[in-house]
Amino acid sequence: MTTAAGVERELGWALTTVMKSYLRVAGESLGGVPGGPRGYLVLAAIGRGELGTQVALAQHLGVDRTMMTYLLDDLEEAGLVERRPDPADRRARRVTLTAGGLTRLAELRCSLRLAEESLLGALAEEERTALREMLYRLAEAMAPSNPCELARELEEQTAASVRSRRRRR
Amino acid sequence: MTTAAGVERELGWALTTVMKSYLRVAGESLGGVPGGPRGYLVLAAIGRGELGTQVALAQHLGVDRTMMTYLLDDLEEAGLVERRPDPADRRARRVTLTAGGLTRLAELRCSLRLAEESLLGALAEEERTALREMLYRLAEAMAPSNPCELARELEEQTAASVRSRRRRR
DNA sequence: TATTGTTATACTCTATAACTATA
DNA sequence: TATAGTTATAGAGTATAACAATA
Repeated sequence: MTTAAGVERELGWALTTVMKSYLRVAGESLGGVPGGPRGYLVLAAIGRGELGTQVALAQHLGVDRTMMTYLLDDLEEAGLVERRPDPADRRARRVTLTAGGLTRLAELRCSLRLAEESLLGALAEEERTALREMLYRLAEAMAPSNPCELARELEEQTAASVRSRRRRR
Repeated sequence: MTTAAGVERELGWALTTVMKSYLRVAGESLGGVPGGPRGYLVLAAIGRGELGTQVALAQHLGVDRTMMTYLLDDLEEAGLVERRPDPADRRARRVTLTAGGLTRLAELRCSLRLAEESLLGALAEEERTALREMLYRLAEAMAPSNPCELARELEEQTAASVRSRRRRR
């Protein structure tokens, strides 16, 4: 049995395909910014000024905090961000954009927006807006700041903690 | 400068976040099927009966043909697919579902659809439909069967071929 | 005892190269 | 000469473990 017009109807396939194209197109439009599309997201998050510490940034991107060390090493070496000690908590570091980082972020954002719109070219303009809005809403609902997701994260951490303890015996 | 309500407005972030959640949720709902969400897509593509050979399947999923060997090895070992020589081209193999594979595919599809709808729970029902339709359309436009993408693929292959020749000197 | 950040290590995933058989 | 499929190898990316400093 085949589908009506041979059209693919798998959400997983569509997401994977779009994601792949997005990473390629975004990567090209961002030039050599350290970390590629992910590096850009770090800059953008820092630019929004709400996620000051490295763990917060890591959680926002859904990656391990060790990744953030490497990413920020590269961004700092490129002169785009600065790490300064947090006066309120001497374990933590406040991550901020340099002047150059702010300029670069604006350029990258502009370039990326153009690339994105081109990528979404198969959709009408109002559809692009609707798609973006729905994806934002979905992602917000899935992000670790969401209570439901927080519960899951906690569960995973607990499980990991238990595994860790078992190994240590 | 921060955005109005602190709401994330990055398409890359939204896509990455949704993709991550999708892979987790789909992976769980698919149980231990070889290859996880990707293995399911292989079964589904074979089930549609249009992509008989391994290269065609690989291209459909946007992976290297060597990946398909590994994936099909696992699916075959699990008794879900069969590889038979292609009578028209003795280099190629026709990949088909076994009876068990067909049954399993139906079960997986059902389970996955439920998980997907739950994942899209933040959207209204008509929005889910609209989102799916737009993602399908986008992915179709980006898929390698699309003329524009074929040109790009060809370009990449040519470049790879040139690199390969240079190395051989 | 838990958390932030770092480093070193190990693992997973995927692509590349090289090969055989066929076109 | 090019392609389908396989195998072996190498690389990128990522997570895990362990550590120091601080809470």
